[in-house]
Amino acid sequence: MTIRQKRRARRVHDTVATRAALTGAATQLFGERGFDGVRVEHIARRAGVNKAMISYHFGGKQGLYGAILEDLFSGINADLESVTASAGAADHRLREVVKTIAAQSRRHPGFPAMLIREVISGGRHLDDSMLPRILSVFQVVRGIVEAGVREGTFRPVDPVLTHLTIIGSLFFFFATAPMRARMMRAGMLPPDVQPPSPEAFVVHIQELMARGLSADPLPSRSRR
Amino acid sequence: MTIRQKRRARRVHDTVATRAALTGAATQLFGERGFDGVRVEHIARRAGVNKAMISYHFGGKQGLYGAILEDLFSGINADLESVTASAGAADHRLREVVKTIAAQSRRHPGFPAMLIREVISGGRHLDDSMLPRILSVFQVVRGIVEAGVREGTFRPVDPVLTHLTIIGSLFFFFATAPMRARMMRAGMLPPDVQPPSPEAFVVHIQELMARGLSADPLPSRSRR
DNA sequence: GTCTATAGGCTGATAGAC
DNA sequence: GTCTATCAGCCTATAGAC
Repeated sequence: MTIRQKRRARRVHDTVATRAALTGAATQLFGERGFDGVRVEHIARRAGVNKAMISYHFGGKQGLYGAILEDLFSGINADLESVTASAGAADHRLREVVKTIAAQSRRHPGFPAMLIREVISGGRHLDDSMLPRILSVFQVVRGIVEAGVREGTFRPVDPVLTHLTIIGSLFFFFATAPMRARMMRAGMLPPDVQPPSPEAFVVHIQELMARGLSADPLPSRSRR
Repeated sequence: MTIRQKRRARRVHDTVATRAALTGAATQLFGERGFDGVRVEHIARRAGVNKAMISYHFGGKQGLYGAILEDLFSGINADLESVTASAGAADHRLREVVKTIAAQSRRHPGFPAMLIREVISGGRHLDDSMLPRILSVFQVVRGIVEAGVREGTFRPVDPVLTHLTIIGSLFFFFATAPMRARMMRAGMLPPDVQPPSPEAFVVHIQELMARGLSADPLPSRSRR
């Protein structure tokens, strides 16, 4: 992981390793503290490289930030392509989307937090050219939801609302892991609550969506 | 709103108005840009008061930030109390929770974004004394979910996962309104997608939860 | 490609007048 | 309570040596 990259970067002059160390360290820090909350010196120290390398390799702090965002969006879109290509039932493909996003989130610590921050700020650090790449994630969900509705397996739900629910809860879950860890550490949690595992949350969202979007009518008892 | 408070603060020396103008402006800005992304001069200008008032009334930028967080948590907890006190069915009370959180989010622009940022950062600006107030929101959801499971109206879901899903999707929705506005402005959205209304999203979450948590078994067709 | 030293630009806070 | 003027501190970027 970071340690290994760090060592490699120190011993030989390896552009790839230096860049990877910087993006890895920066993703975490930007996620935890936001763009303005992070000092370039802090990123460099955690990456085990010199501060000046950020300007050299990425053209500055802002350049590093943008490069990370671009990599992350490329990655998630690439992973989602296989889901789009598959021809299973809508129900099953939606589960795959959830799994894919969760996997990407776990692979890159800080990814969900960075994304949430960026979107919340209205995309302040994003130029219009990046917008289509964000939208394409939605388009994947949209295609699946509309297919499900057309097939009659999903009730007629709004694809936008469905997409926001999935992305929002998934990203929020992964981004708030540090907060839950702190609560645990502070002994604030009631003794009988389980610290949730990523796997359990993924299954939870998958089940919630499969059941919540199902076209099968809800028994009248539960309606108000 | 802000304009009125601004005028009042200018004409007479009104502590309450000045403080309210500052907290209102700061909530929005902190939500949009995060603590470190906001300049005190910016807050003061938007509030229509002098920069020095922040130190005078709140003891500095950090003090203002903390005061806002405290107000917000107090507000949401106060509103949730009536839900806790009510004795309806779990299904119905969960709908009320969703409605209450949404109402609080709309009443205070910037509230969801600020909260998300704070939680994502592991509560960096929060001292341990604030933790119980965050937890108590969870306790409300937990009580309802456990009651529903006990009564047999909910399937045996994890209260923690359920809570994270509700809060995450709700806050994410409200906090990302600026981003959707930008997409709209940039003409990026496909012509047939509807910009979602807060009311519609609230109903969507309520339905999703009612159906997704229902104890009634899902027809075997939809299982994988 | 990497590192050290430094310049230049901002920012949050406040003293003191009103 | 409010405002103006000011200052000390910190941060990013980079020139130039290696």
